[in-house]
Amino acid sequence: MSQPNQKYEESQLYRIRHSAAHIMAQAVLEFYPGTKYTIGPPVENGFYYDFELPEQITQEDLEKIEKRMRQIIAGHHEFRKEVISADQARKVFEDQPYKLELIEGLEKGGLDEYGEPLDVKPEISLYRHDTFTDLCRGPHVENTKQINPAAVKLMSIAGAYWRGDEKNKMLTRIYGTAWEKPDDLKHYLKMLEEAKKRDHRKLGRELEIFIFDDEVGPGLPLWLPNGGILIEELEKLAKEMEERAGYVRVRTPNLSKEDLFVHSGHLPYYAESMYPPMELEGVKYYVKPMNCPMHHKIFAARPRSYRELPLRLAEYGTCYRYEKSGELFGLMRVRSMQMNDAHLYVAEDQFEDEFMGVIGLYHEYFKLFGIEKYVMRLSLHSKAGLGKKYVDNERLWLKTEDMVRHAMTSHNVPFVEAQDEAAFYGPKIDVQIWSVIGREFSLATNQVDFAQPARFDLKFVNKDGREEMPLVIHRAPLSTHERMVGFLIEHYAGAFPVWLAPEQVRVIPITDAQNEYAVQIESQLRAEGVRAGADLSSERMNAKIRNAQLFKVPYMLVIGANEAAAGQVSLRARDGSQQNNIPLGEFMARVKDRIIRRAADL
RNA sequence: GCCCAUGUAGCUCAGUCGGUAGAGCACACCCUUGGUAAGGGUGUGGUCGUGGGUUCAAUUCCCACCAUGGGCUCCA
Repeated sequence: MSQPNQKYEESQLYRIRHSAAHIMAQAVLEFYPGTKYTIGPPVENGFYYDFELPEQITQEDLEKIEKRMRQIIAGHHEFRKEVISADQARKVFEDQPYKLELIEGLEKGGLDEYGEPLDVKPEISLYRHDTFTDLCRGPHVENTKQINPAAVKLMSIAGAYWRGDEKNKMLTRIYGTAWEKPDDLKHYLKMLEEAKKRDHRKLGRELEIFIFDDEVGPGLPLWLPNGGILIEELEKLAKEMEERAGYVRVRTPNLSKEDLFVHSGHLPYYAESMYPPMELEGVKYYVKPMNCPMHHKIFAARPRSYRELPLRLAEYGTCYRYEKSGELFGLMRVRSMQMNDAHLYVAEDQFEDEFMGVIGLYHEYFKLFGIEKYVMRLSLHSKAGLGKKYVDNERLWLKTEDMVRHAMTSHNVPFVEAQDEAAFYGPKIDVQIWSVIGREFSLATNQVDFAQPARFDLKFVNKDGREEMPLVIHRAPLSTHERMVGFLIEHYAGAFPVWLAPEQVRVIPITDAQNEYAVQIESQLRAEGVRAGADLSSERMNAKIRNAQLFKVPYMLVIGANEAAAGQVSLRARDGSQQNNIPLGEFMARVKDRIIRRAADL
């Protein structure tokens, strides 16, 4: 959703939204004199503007701001651009410290309004309309009459750090949305409504997949039986795929002595997101935030030969990370997580094959799940972060980043690059996806690690009998169970394919007289490994169907006197399709086929 | 962690301008035995997020905390 789209920046819609942001800023300044204004760009579905306000505002205040915006729009004001010198700009914005800071950045050349480096030193320009003047490079509409006032709406108030840095002051951000036509706005609001219906937090409760409990703690999900089934099916899938790809499975404890994380180098980079240590008999123990150091220990357990490489150690390891309270988000961001983890120990000349093998695994999974909307992102280090966020070895950073870039390019896998997104030990390919409410997450990840092998003194004996250091690939194609299930709930809107569905078949007797037959069918299905249940409640058949439908059970077997007498079933699928009087064996074959093939169709 | 908002039954919500609360669904029981998305009745269920304060009296007002939601920051 926030995928780069060059056309958007050139579109009329972009101009409308950018201009709406200016108009909103004008209205806010009128209502709240003394407001310091900062920046207000268009974003994917609208725009925002960040202010430092002299007083707090609430959701209700948005109405009057919105009303005033419509008046301003109705004034048919022209947007006028003016190119000026830095000194002139400083004069215009003498009361506006944030603008002065921006002018500083522009003048030095180098920094745009987000503090991002620019290639060329930009000209300094103003855009004026009505009484409002902003430091701005445009573009805008020519006249406010090009904005349809009925297609503009203010959405929400939020906090945002100045320049996105949590050390800076928290500003007030107002989000709005704007469209070319009122119908587009209506459509967008409708989409938001629809998205809410497939929110995994809502469906997770309705479909009895998981809950959170205050006494257990935030970010610590409890998996209900239906969630347990989803997890086990995913795990089964992962094991099959990994076995085929030559992985071996290991198991490691949930906690270890502090020494391990000192050794791995995690503590200085990671301590903040780790649960605090527990101390026993003078020794500190941590619950593990990741599995890699333990896997490294397994690699180092005895001398290794090049003949063993690549060595692929896999584990669904449960990790605990103390994510900051505001970062928690349903299942997508939790504090206890089961990672689809593996570490591949490879010689340098095996790197590309292995790295791309993992990417291949991604593609296989995504095809199976029908996941099409994602972006692969090459996450790079930043020079400024060396020694702080990132291991201080620029040479190896550049080298490994190049290796990944080369591997991806030569295999024609599309990707984007992003600065300052790497792991502390190396660059990675992250697969970015979006939750239904539009929040971006990394689903899968495929990481290079040049730092930990050195710290753990990992080595293998090469062909020439000399010791060599392996590279490590950290990978999690199925993410964590938590995030993956959260994502899949939304992806399928809760209507899981048969192989994943917690309840695959529900038998619905029409009257009590068929209860016995229903139970008999249920147990036959179960005997064949099909997850079936019989609804023996005293509801009417219609209500039983409704309940099964609400639970998104793929198959309903409706049986009345006729079916019982003939030893047959009537099938109603989740999609409403119906097939009457079929032999149970025929239905059984169909279900088992879908399960074995992990088919998407019913 | 930061900004803002919210917190009433398992769920979705109403309500009390301070006198300890109500609906629908769910659940239990009874009646109903019905052909592809809700049959009817009765009933159970809440120290109104938690802890303080003000008050004769607090679910309601004030404060703190906790949790959740929308963002920011961060991330599998």
